[in-house]
Amino acid sequence: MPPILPCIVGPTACGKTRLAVLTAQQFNGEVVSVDSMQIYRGMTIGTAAPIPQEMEGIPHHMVAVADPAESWSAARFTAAADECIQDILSRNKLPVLAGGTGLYLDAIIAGRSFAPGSAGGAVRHALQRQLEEEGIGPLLEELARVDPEAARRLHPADHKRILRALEVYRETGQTISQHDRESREQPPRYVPVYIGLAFRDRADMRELIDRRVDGMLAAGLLEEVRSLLDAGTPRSATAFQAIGYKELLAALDGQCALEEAVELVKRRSRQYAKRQLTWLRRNQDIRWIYWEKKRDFQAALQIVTEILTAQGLQ
RNA sequence: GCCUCUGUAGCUCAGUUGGUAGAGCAGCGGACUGAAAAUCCGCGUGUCGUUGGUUCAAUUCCGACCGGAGGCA
Repeated sequence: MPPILPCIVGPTACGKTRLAVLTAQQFNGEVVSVDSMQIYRGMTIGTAAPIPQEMEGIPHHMVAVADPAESWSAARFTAAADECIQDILSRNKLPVLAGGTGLYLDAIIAGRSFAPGSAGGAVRHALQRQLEEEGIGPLLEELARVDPEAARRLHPADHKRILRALEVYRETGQTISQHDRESREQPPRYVPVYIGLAFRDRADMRELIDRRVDGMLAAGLLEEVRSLLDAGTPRSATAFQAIGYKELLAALDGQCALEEAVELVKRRSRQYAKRQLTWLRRNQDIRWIYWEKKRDFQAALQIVTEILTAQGLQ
């Protein structure tokens, strides 16, 4: 029987970090962050990464472990995160997963493998050049020939995924459709117990997000962006795709006023939260805890405790 | 006070040579297997400022009124 793993999920700003700490305290656990941006060092404020004071002595993993200049991937993340989980389990402690990056979390739980290839790779580079020079037409035709299933599934405008599908084929000789099918047949590595956090009323979530962005600015987000630049982080780095960073970078570059950039950060954060909810909605196994106006963590912890105890954890 | 411009979707604006209207953004929904805080897709009924008039028919033409901007005094 695979190990049971509590997974605290939900859109941004809903209190995953806090509830994860409380849960870990209650169940002799350690927190594993599942967040594509909190892994980069020097991005504490903008990614709302937990700080030592918030950790309350609970060890946290997969936070600030990467150089912002190097771009990580889903595959690299899940491999590293799984190592952390194995390590925690080997010490007879409970890994408490908490995070907003749905793909990563699902991949960890399912033991999913990703096909080879990478953003900086030669094959991807060649495909990108071909796209620029010839347009998507010939690439779509090639995909229809080698992997008709993927060609049918992907929207012609979804260039990123079309390129990725061709990359997998050119790199391995196997189609991404075939790879995905085999990957899906893998037995799950863990038994997840999903706890979802969300606001009952979307307007309340929006308000909290807005206030949190204001708080980030007050806490020095702009300086954080500047020091990333000073450290030589390339503007093309994945780290600079993070919400809050790319917009302030544009403001620093003089492309827009700071106030406009801040408004944009708020809007993008809200849209991001909505996308997270869409991802989570299809997961029928999530036990949702809905906040009414205020976030009552003690009440939430009580619910989590009941759920996990019923699963045999202590 | 007079003159000119202006009032159309939550916002910015198109448009209808008279047959009740459409883009972008926002919003909502969806997808997602090595960039995922990324990327992509779908969804547009709104007293066309109000009120009279002309007309078979007015958001469109005419008048008055109300709101906004500018100019002249």
